[in-house]
Amino acid sequence: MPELPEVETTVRALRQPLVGRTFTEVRCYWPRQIVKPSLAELQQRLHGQRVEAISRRAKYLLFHLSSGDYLIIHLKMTGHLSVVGANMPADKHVHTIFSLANGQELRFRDMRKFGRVYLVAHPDEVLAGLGPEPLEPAFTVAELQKRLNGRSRALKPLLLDQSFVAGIGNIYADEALFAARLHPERKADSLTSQEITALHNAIQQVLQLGIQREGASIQNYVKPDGQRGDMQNAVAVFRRTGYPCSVCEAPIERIVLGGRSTHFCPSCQS
DNA sequence: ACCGGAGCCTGTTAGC
DNA sequence: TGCTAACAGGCTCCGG
Repeated sequence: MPELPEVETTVRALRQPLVGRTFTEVRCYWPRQIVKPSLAELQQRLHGQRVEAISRRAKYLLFHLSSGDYLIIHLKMTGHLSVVGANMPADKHVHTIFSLANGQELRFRDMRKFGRVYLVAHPDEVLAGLGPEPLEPAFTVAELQKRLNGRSRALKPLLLDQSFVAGIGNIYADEALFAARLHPERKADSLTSQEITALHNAIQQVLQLGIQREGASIQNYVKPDGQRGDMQNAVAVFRRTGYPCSVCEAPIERIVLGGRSTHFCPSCQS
């Protein structure tokens, strides 16, 4: 389940093999993976375009093209991007293959088929409505406070809301709330200013740790080269139901909140 | 504003 | 042992 750190790790790994390369053909075996434009138009517009840069916004990858267009990809649950020689065999979960002029291919593999591809002239066509980037300077304590103010929702579903803050998924939401010592069911507008500062710090801290450790390989995620990340060895609560809390040794609990499994320490978090 | 549920998917796991 | 059912969670959409 790639979240911000996993997508950031993917972006960083793809720059070396892709920036400066030129797309040629596109083959797609699961056309619903392409949201817009049509597959035929995407093939035509992408052909001959050089990758000028690769960046990330929330959980989206943005390939900046020489035409000014953007190829945008969301990995959703099980999406995986790799760059390999065209002669390497591809398994049945590789749904879209972007050929490069140097004989290599960018391959989009996605077991669950939730991942999506866009080719647009303006990123806002896809990214409008996203909340702030949690690691950007604009995401200050004051900004978080402003966004929490007047919200009656529980913290956990709010952190997963991409319009509230962008890039956090189930793993880092649970980890951030543990690091901030806040119960996932706490109402957003009930936080003291100290708790807001703690939450702000915790969000940045767990995301930065996730990036440092190159993502959490808990279910399906691996880096573009197939290697596992290391964040799964640093999680405090996620999928650790019943294990002792690293701080107080109380067993970690699991509840369902907003339809999502939620892990927390009943003793440390309030 | 907020919540719950359905839907999109398929490999893995739990349970009979 | 072998089958079925539930589960996993990225997101969107719909109804209440």
